[in-house]
Amino acid sequence: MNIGKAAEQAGLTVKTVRYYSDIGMVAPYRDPKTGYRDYGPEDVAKLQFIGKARRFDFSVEECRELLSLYQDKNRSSKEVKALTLEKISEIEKKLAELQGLRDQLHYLAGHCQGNERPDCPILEALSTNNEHKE
Amino acid sequence: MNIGKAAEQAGLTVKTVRYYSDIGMVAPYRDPKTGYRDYGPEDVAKLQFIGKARRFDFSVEECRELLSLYQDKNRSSKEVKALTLEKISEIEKKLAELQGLRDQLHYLAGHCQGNERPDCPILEALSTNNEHKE
DNA sequence: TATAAACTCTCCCCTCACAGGAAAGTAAAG
DNA sequence: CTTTACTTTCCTGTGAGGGGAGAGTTTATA
Repeated sequence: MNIGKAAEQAGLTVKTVRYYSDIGMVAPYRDPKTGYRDYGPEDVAKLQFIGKARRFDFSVEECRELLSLYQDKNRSSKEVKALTLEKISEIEKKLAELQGLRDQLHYLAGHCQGNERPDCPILEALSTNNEHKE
Repeated sequence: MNIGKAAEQAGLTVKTVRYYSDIGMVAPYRDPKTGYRDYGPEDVAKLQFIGKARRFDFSVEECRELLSLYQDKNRSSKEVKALTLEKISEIEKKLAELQGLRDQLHYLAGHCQGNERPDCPILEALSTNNEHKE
């Protein structure tokens, strides 16, 4: 099937699918006459796999790794789990950072009148230089 | 003061400070002979302000906006608060997404033996196509 | 004073994961 | 046969700088 249909079945854009082809992650058969890509069901399955892993916040390179693990019949589940746990801890780190940011901003917003007067504790907090101690 | 010292005082890299100069956000005096940038205390204060706002996850463009509000003596705190509240809701959206991802990955990892055998529920979950309904 | 080290300048390419669009070729529909 | 819809490659752009080359400048040392 052509790239458009393959992309649709995988829930990806044509651009994205072509990109995966360019970087050699899912390289379909090419018609030697026209250069058209021809995706088989296995290719589409790979695209779906990647799409899902991307939605799980795995990078394209990590997807490549997961894909090769997936295709390796002699793989162990250990590596996959390790990669997943690593990804979880990455996400939790990001979560903690964002929560900290939110709390600080929340605090500042709570102390800001939000009126027509120019005094604003948010800007004050941003402008006080109590950070470069060292 | 030269760019190196200014960057150090603001807790930024020289590259970053030069970038802010390039995009016209903090444009210091330039020595016409050498082209060297010369940062005054006010410039450094702006750099610190921006650095802090960046750490609060504001984009460079938002920093530019905050900075102009900060420099506007006739500003009202309303705009600043609005920008902050918007940023908070952005962050909370991101938080919810990440929490969902973490929970799903956590669930999958919890059901994966992580041994030498090839069966792995994580890969199974990634490969089942129960998603493109529609 | 000469030289070496440290700093600064501009310029160009690289990142990540594509998106947008141009120009040209191909396929399907009317 | 023509129009429309699809596909191809190629080029540029994104955000926020990082890395490094080559050249000029300033400061420190011998």
